[in-house]
Amino acid sequence: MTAADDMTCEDVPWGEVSPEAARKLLIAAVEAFAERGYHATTTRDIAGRAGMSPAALYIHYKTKEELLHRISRIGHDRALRILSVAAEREGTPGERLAGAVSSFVRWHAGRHDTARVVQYELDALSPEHRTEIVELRRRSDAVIRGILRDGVESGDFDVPDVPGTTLAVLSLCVDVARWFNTRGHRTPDEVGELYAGLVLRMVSARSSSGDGRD
Amino acid sequence: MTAADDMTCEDVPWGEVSPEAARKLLIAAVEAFAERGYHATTTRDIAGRAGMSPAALYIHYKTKEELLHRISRIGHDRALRILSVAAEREGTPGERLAGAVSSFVRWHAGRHDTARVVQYELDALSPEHRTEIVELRRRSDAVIRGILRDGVESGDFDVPDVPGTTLAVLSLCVDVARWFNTRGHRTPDEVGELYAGLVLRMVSARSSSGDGRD
DNA sequence: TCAAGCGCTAAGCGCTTGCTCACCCGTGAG
DNA sequence: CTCACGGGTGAGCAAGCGCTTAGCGCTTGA
Repeated sequence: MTAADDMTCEDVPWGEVSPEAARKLLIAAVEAFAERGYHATTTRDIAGRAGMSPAALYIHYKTKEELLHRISRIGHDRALRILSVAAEREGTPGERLAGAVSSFVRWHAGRHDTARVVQYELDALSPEHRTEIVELRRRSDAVIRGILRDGVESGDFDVPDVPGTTLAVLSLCVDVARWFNTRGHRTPDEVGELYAGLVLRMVSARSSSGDGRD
Repeated sequence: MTAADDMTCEDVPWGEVSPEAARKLLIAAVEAFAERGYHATTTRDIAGRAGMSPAALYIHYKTKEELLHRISRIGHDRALRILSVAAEREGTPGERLAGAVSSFVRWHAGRHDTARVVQYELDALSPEHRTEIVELRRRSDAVIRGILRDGVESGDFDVPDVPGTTLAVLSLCVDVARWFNTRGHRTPDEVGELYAGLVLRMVSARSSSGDGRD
């Protein structure tokens, strides 16, 4: 095992995908899926983008769907980890929520091609793979819901409908992957900051007095 | 012209599509596109759902893409009208924004199959059709942005980044079409009310004092 | 009564799709 | 040098795709 083999994760975008040809194919697939969608993408297109023949794909992946599954799995793991790390930091619920939202959004904007595939091509997965991925989503949901609950308990937040608001917050963040960079002159950091501010206002208790009934 | 011919629009969901067979096919297409996506749907599937042979589709529509365009056009017109009507009602900016968001969301939830096709299958359209539809979206954007501007001017709202917040509000509303009814026990009205409340909190100025510079 | 015309179908065309298979070539151990 | 072997290619298969066409039966106006 060389030093290069060891430095595979976290640093390089798709470092966890180990034969270089397999990684090139996967990156090409992310590009193509993000651009055209899973069903509109052909295996020839993917192989072509990777500079290989159509048959090369099947040396490293059993089917086209397996490629999508690998992308989806790795992407969801990454998104969930980003959310969890931010949520587990020390601080007030407000600080934790702002951190979670800004970093989650930053990822969805900065890696919007990956995020688009991960978030919007779920239905193209086989039933077994789909349920596996849905479980990861449920955990993302639990992270946000946890912060909201903490904030309500501490009195920092005023959230009448915690599950519904959780859904809205996640939906808001995820949808960044759809529109980002189609228009924009904004950086991922700017969008992250903007969204963190908006979400905080959505849930924060009015600072002055306020007994909750009006 | 009979009375039945006259009562074609607004009341019945797809009343503006006039030969009954064409309407049946279009409704079948909405179902199929919403369920599987445009590219994963076959013309045989659409015709089958409508109880007709595959060839019947081509009597009423020149191509499969024309079907998508018709759905997209009618759907966007409807969504834009709902937004505009709500925005032009009398009232404070807050009331107008709440009305616009709640009715827009109610439509996206209640007709989530149509909305999903309309909002998420844009890329499957031909370039010309796509630009036509994008123009309609720009108008939706202008409606929301207008209300926000009014609210900022009147002092009801405190929105540092009006274009960014407009984008966020629309994104939030539109994404309802993606998740609604996959889980939920919520009614469209409930989601509309919830979202109107969340959006109002996102943009409202803190009531006590505040001279606007900080 | 009957021919015209319209809505619809059965059959199928040409093409593309996901995927396979026989073979090739550079590398490294014996 | 030889030869096995893993990563790669060119050609192509079966199936399914969007779409077309010849023709059928029902309605309709003269």
